Amino acid sequence: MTSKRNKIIPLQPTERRKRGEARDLILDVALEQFSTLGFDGMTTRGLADACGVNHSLITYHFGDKDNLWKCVMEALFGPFVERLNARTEGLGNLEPEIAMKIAIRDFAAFCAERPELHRIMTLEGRHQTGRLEWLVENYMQGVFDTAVTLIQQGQKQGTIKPGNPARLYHSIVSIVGASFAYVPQYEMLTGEKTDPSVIIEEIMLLIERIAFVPNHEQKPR
Amino acid sequence: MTSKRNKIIPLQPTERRKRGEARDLILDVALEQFSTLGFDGMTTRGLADACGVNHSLITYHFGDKDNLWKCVMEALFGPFVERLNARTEGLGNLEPEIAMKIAIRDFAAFCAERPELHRIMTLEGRHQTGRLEWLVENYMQGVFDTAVTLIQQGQKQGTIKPGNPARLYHSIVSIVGASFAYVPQYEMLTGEKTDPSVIIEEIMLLIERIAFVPNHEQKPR
DNA sequence: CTATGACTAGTCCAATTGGTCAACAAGAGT
DNA sequence: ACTCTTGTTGACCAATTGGACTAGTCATAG
Repeated sequence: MTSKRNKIIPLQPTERRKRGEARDLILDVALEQFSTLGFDGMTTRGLADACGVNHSLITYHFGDKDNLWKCVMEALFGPFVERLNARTEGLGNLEPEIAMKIAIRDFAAFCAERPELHRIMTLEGRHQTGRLEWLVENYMQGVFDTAVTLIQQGQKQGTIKPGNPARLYHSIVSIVGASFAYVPQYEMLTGEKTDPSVIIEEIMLLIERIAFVPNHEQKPR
Repeated sequence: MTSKRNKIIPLQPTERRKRGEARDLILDVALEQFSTLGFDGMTTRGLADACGVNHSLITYHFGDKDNLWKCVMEALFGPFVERLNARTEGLGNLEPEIAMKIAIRDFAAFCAERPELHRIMTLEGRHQTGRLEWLVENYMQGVFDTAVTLIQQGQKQGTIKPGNPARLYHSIVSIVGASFAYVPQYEMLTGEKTDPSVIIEEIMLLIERIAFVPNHEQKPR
């Protein structure tokens, strides 16, 4: 058995924590641990240790483990979905092609910042538990719907390549998500560190080639 | 806590298993469980139950859990790396462009058959344990090296688009791996089932756009 | 016919798990 | 000063964990 306890103790025992600071810390570390260890692999005690906190505090703040998971997902997806919605609403009268590119770049930046997202989606992707369903219902469905609408509009205008919009969405999400998931392996293989911004630019280039019609090929409108 | 015991019992107690069949069954189910539950989330007892096998049999065949993991990875990556090596050796005098496409299609077919591969790579991708290192050393490095060589040759001939070969490799692996990882989510979002062969063709199309120079743009040689 | 290897059944153990509970600390409102 | 709420702790529990162990069954290769 691998040691499940993390030795990192972010705060000295003597240090005094601000009010409510522990709760946020727990959410943060829990995300990291859920995404690397899986739901069952993450233990509330290991989490408490990593936070330098008594393990009962987790029960106090979040009740049981399932609820902790939901709270973590809320803290992860919530702000992103909100930001994305604000974007697409604010961009309502932009060309769908431009709106898509901005949204994709947003999404890529978010994945760079939180590679846990892709790991969680991959991890929960085959579970018989209802956790993936919960995620899809609460966070993915809305994003998917607006994205498909945008893609259809772009296709009608001839700026986005033809094909099943849902499958195009699927491809884009896959590419963006996975690009960051394989970074550790890439660095291990090449011995090089990669800057997130480089990866984002690379992703945008790939998606440009995949999904968008080059300017010179677009019919004049 | 989620129930870790799987109720699936593949063989009736009265049915007689063939000699050595149990070992293979354990390897198979262990792969599934490692990839969905993570290393710590998978329990040897849950595995034994899912196989309809006494839990001592796992110790008997594989010793401890770490060794079981290595055996599972060997059963997963071994045949694939062998097949790929046989391919690229047998294809030695083919154009690098053609060889690459065949190898990528092989890889995609393999990922379709074994979506666990991508899940394992994602899962182990951030672990401080040496498991990813072990995988990279034993299986990924060789594939990476031959792929990079192929890409460089193709770039020299003008059939593969320019750019850092290692990063191009990284993009291809990401796209192929993730395309299958997001299938459950896709099916949940759209309510449609997708045939693996459709996804493979789609992947080949995407990679065609990303990595290869279209025939009509190639300089005559 | 027998020896061996694959397998079942079961016990035992120390360690770890998720979760409960009573108690304590410290600041906010009064 | 006093209390009330919120944050936090240590002790405790039943269940589960990985693993070691013994005793025995059974098919089949030699």
